[in-house]
Amino acid sequence: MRDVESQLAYLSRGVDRITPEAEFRQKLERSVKSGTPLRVKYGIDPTGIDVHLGHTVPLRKLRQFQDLGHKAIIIIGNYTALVGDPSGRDETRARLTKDQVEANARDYLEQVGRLIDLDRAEVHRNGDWFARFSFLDVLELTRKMTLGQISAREDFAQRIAAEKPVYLHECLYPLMQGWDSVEIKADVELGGTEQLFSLLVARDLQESQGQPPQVAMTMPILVGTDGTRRMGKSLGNYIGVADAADAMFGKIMSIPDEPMRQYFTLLTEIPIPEVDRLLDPALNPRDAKEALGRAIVAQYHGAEAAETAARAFRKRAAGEDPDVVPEVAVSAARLDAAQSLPAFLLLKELGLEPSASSARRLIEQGGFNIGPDREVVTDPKAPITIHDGLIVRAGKRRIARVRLTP
RNA sequence: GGGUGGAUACCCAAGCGGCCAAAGGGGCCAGACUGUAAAUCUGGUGGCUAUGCCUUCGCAGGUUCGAAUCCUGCUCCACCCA
Repeated sequence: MRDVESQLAYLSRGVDRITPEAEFRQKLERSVKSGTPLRVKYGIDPTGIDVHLGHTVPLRKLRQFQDLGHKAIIIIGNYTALVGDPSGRDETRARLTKDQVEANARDYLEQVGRLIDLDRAEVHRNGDWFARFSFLDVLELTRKMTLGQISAREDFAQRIAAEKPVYLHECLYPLMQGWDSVEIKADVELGGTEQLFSLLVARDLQESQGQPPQVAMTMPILVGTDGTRRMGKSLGNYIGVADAADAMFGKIMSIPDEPMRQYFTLLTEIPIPEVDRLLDPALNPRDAKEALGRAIVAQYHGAEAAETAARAFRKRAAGEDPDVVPEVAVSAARLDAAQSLPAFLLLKELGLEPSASSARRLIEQGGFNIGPDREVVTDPKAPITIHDGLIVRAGKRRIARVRLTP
């Protein structure tokens, strides 16, 4: 096991704060001296299915702990998911069944397995202990916190000020999460900066149970592809770890220039001096973004796939067709006597546009061209003579090759 | 239990009898430009083989020549008071 200083240096990258910092050092010292790995906890609720790069920030940190020989402990919040979180506002979230939750959990683990060595990790479902909780146990738990403490929490305070609802069960979340730490005797818990409150609640609960309190290690919230709001599924600005290499690379290239440093720091191992060099204002930011894309895609799809994705992207940026153009079957019966089809119908037929109306719009705006010479047609009703192998482009990214069938 | 406010297109949000397929913003799409699917600028953004027709403003009825706008009932949501 590496010495304390070296571990501290390795683990501090991309960390917002460690609370309390002195205790963390002590824990590391004790761990090194006794040869006992730290128990490092990270929890997730299996309500959705897409693990995205935002989730990977703490997960990568967990992996780093693992690489240093510490124990990674993943908590699957299956019990909270089973109860159903109604804070989803407009749509009352369909109450998940046990089977769904379990399926989600397995799905989660499969995705998490891309980052964490699950063979060396402990995985717990918090239903294992919460399902046994009696109402009295719940009451006992709620005695540990006051309304004042809860409402002092910034996000709650904001919502109260904005006259937005705060549900009671939401108040229990930090307590439940904290109790997880008691059950697994956590030394360190990882989370985003917004988790700090919950991570600290665990300390009180642990102490009340005669355990040494855990240390909270928080990391910045990753911004999404829009460059402003946090990465999230509901905001539609996320990059999933299960995304195909091309899509992942493309999404990374679509982020604004500003958050690049954050992405480099939180999502890659590229040394900071090297990052500084890449982000030199004198250089083309595109090249930095490309390096970023390659580094991230390589983590999930391998270096070769990353290189291929980067090449394909460059090709597209240069206005060239991709190597592989998807073929779409068109029935010859759809054509008129002159073997042609009005342009807008062709687009719809090929599935490049969802409706005739939107196809007309695209064509009128000059986003439609065909054949090797990229002949632009701007009249939606213009008859297009169809032949097998005809290449049709809609905008800069959508393309199809006609496959005539009888 | 009582009171108040609200439900509008993917999201936020105007409109309060005809000029409303419905302002504005976001998102998204297209075009231009470009050192990038960044930034910036311009246009578009319900459907329909379409200069017109159909459907849409929580749901169901009603008033009216005409309703997103008025009336009645219902459903749902939030906040305040208890």
